[in-house]
Amino acid sequence: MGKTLVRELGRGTLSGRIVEVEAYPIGDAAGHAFRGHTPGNHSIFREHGRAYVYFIYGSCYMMNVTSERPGIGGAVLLRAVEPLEGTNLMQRRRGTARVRDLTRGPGRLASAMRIDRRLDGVDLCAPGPLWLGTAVRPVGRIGRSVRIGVTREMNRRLRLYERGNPFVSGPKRLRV
DNA sequence: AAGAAGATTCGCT
DNA sequence: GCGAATCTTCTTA
Repeated sequence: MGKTLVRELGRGTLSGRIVEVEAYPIGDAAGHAFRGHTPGNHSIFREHGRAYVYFIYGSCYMMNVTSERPGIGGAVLLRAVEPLEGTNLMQRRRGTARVRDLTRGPGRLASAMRIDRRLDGVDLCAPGPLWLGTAVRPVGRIGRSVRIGVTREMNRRLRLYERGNPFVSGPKRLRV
């Protein structure tokens, strides 16, 4: 939370401040590591600090940051960022001028920052095509809730967000 | 082998 | 609010 997600493209740099995440820890039945290895989830079993990018609903990419030691399996889903650099390019990519709609939600943020399976497995801990930079300002008050869109382990409050931030996704009651 | 659900978004009502 | 889009994986047969 609060760190800067940086996407380096040939045309320029896109970046955003992470304001909403969800944890999918070890042994979590809602996590993609729970059922073991599949053709598409290799990266979630790599060491912490790598990208795990997957495709879902036939239309959306989702970006995660791996969180465990090699072979274990666990990750944090990036659900929303606050645009910092490259807002113009994000607007073109997303086909809207409305800044609040650019990166509010996991599928939207991946689309805005051109994150797809080609970035699956990249090291996020050093500058590169996709990486995590230092925070531009301290994170505010953190809210906590159940995770959005999951149907397993529904009692676990593993979604974290910066309270009141306009770029946080979900219904209003889950943003305050 | 076929059907359904999934860490979602978009357009239309 | 509801259904479509349409890939991956799991369930059931």
